[in-house]
Amino acid sequence: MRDRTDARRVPAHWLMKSEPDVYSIDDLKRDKRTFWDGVRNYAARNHMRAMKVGDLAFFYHSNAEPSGVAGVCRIAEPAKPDPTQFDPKDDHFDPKSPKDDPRWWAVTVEHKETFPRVVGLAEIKATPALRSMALLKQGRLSVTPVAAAEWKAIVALSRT
DNA sequence: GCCAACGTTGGC
DNA sequence: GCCAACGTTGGC
Repeated sequence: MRDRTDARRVPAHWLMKSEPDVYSIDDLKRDKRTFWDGVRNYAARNHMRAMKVGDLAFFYHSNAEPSGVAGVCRIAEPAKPDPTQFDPKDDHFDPKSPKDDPRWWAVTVEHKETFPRVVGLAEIKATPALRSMALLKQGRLSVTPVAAAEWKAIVALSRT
């Protein structure tokens, strides 16, 4: 029986958005790893809590020129409570989050690869195999799952 | 800068 | 529990 507790399971695939003006894949390459704090959307949080160490995620540049997939990172640590939710001086402070039952969690990711070129959103939309990507179906969700076939197709595009 | 999509909040 | 108002995301 292969389930998500099985360390030998096939890594799952994800897509995580960041505005490169705030934090880009170059920043991640420099830092080696980063804690993905600041997510304040339940669906995105749930996806992060479902992530396992070793899962792979596309690093997506949003609000960018061009917007698109810029590379790959690897989940380095499972989701942990995001301390910024408890900091009144932080932009992401959430006064309603109970200290003993934190609302907001985040994974740590590490840089794996910067693509030779960004695979742009327009290109993703124009690729038939990618038409049902969660990225396109739930346009404003910042963390989404990626199907294995979609993963392969985008990696292949990045090599062209 | 505009605005569509859509998640969240709060009054009732 | 409904739904209007509001806020945010992110493409364009």
